[in-house]
Amino acid sequence: MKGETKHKVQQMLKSARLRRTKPRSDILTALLKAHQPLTREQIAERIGACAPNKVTIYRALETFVAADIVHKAFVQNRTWYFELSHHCTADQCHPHFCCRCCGRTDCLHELHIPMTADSGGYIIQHQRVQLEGLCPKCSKSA
Amino acid sequence: MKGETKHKVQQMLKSARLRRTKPRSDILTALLKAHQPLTREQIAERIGACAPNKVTIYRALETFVAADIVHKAFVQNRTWYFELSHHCTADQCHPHFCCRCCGRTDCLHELHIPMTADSGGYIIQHQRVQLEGLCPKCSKSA
DNA sequence: TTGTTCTTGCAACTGAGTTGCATTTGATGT
DNA sequence: ACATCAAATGCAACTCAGTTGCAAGAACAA
Repeated sequence: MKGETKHKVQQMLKSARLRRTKPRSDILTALLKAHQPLTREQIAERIGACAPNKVTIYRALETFVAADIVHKAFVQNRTWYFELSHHCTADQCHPHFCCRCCGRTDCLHELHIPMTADSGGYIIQHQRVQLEGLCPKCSKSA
Repeated sequence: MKGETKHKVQQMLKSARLRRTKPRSDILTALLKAHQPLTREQIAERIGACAPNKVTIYRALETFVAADIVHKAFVQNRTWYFELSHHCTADQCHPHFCCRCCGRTDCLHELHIPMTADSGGYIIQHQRVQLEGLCPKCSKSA
């Protein structure tokens, strides 16, 4: 299992033609294990003591976004949340729901929002959908 | 026309039950005339010499967002863009397109993206759709 | 007009993200 | 295995959009 994750991560880097370095592997591993979008700080926390410098994390993430293996999912409190794009297809990218009451943000994987079609000469490469409102817990207690 | 805008703005504040102050009126007027999302700085520029303090603008915008007469449209270069919500209905909120080549962001008013239905107990109050790719100009010259 | 409450302005602050540069490291060819 | 070079990393200092606390001013109701 651990070896499987490692192999998966190495494969991601290889197919994106990016150098396989420890910081990059660690960052991708953290994102892979998380199953939810993470901030740069959360990534560092999950890697632990030998986490890369924050500049390194930002630059690695930037590289990953350019290579389209990571997406900038959403902004909350002025900070970006990153996630692996391996769950997104050309057809769909799952939306994120932010609760206006408790502030939690959830991935709504089960909610299918079709990719918007090309319109008037625009070539759409990525679609980001953010939903705001009340989560099940808060809507009940309201 | 000028009087019409002024009246419209006063009406917006009144129906939102907010105090009618000069800074608030000026900010709403700037947004109303703009027909596109603006940053706090752009709002100040458009108001000109007697623009309110930046803290005042931020706080007014925050109040407007809470009253749902203004939307936070999207983030670009770490700064929020605000727009009047009077073009958005319960059915639809127009998406914004950001060109990965030239950086321009356009409102795609003509593109109808239906509001996502309530799903699994989530109460959706606002839907923000951001599209990324190539604008007509950049896709031609590529 | 008066009193209360909300709003504004100023100054100082916060912190996510960036930049420049010296050092290290992965990939490639020999 | 080793040399080479471009690319990646770490550190320190920086940027700047947005925030906070507080005193002074303005809108609204009585």
